[in-house]
Amino acid sequence: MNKSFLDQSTKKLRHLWDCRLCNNNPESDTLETREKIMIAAFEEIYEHGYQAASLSNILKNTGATKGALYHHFKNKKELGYAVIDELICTHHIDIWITPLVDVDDPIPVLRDLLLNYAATTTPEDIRRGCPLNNLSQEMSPIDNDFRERISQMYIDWQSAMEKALERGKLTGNVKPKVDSKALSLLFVATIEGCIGMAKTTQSKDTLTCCGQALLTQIETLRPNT
Amino acid sequence: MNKSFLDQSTKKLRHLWDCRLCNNNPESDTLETREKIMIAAFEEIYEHGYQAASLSNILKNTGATKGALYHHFKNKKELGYAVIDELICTHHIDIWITPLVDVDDPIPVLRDLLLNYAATTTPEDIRRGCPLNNLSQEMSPIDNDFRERISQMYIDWQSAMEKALERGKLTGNVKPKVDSKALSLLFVATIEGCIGMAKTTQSKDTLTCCGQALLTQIETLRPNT
DNA sequence: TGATTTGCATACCAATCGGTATGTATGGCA
DNA sequence: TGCCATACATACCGATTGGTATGCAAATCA
Repeated sequence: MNKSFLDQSTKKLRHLWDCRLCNNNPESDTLETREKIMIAAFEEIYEHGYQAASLSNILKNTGATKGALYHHFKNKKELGYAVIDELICTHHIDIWITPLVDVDDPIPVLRDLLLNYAATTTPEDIRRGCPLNNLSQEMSPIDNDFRERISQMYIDWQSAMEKALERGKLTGNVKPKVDSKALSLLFVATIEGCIGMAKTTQSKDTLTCCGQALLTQIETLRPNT
Repeated sequence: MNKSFLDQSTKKLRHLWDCRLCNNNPESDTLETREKIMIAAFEEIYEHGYQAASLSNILKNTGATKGALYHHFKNKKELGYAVIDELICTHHIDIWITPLVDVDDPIPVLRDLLLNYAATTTPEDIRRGCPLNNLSQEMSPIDNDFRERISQMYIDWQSAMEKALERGKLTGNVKPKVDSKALSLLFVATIEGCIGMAKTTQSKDTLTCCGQALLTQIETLRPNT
């Protein structure tokens, strides 16, 4: 079990759960089972990928039964969608996108994002990589429904970074001549690439080494350099 | 069918095949079936990943039978190893590593590598990404035998790039203060990240945009900047 | 209070999975 | 010519896959 990430997921779910409770949502009492299945599904998918994820394993790990699963989800694909939309994407937004919103000096924020990710990443996170990128790399070529969902997430991410760089230019915190669009796209690609390399080598040193090199690149966007 | 990549694979195999023929290798006449299965296996794995790759599909696409498959390969894993070692890695070395060997001015070579990759990459290549990285991301967390094979390939790649940068420093073609090790690691990660982003968005524009941004970064390694 | 919907649980299904056991045609070698 | 290994082909195997049909207690609604 991946401690740090799952804990954050659980926290997220509990937050949703509390919200629905106080909103007197009539489905509140059924959420526990549904969310339990979703978390187990996330774990199974995170570990083995979507295609190799076994519904039987998911049910075994929850104690729920097939009846419960197919009561809450139409089929395996809808379960996958729920995991992406309600767990992976919400978490990814919290970690990578929200901190960039309304930022006028993006360079230290990007720096903090990378350092914070490196600091909070456990060996289990290193081993299993980025849940979003994992699913994207596995499913994009073979299922356009999955791909469009995930692709939109990357568009939002890159867009948030691009806008932050543009605001940085306006406020004089970023060199005026940088190509915000191309660079933000490159940074998103590079971040996922670094996480992927760390996963390949199963080494946090790889992550920190890549991260430091990337930080150096980011520093060159400052106007005084 | 991925034209460009398969054609290159076939070419590679035909080369091996010719070599073994003129070497009077006694197994020559059995290679055709074995290699046919391997190519079909590569296609199936490239499309669906290793775990979801179906031996029945592979056999269906070759016209071979299960008896032939298990005559040439002990099991599915050994077939996967053969695909990695004899097809994916050899191709990856040809494309990405060999051009870096004995290079004293690495920046234009890196530039040519990226431009050539972008130029020769078909939409099918974009859709399916990098075969090596696909397998690495899928298998590294769950199978150490796969991971070690693939990881070694990345070590060789990064090492070749690092040495080229070091030679570039000695010959005055690269800034003396660059961290060759960290930067080469970052470049490898970034290249795979860019290919992955292009796969996610299924857009060659993504690849060229990322590639151009990366080229700009690489240019900053020149001493006169 | 009776009727209906919700939230599961159990049992079962065909299809597919990787793998094996056996049969056999063929070709090189003694 | 006889023998034996090579190179497959065919048939079969148990396990597992995602998915369905039915049953039923509890909650909700009329």
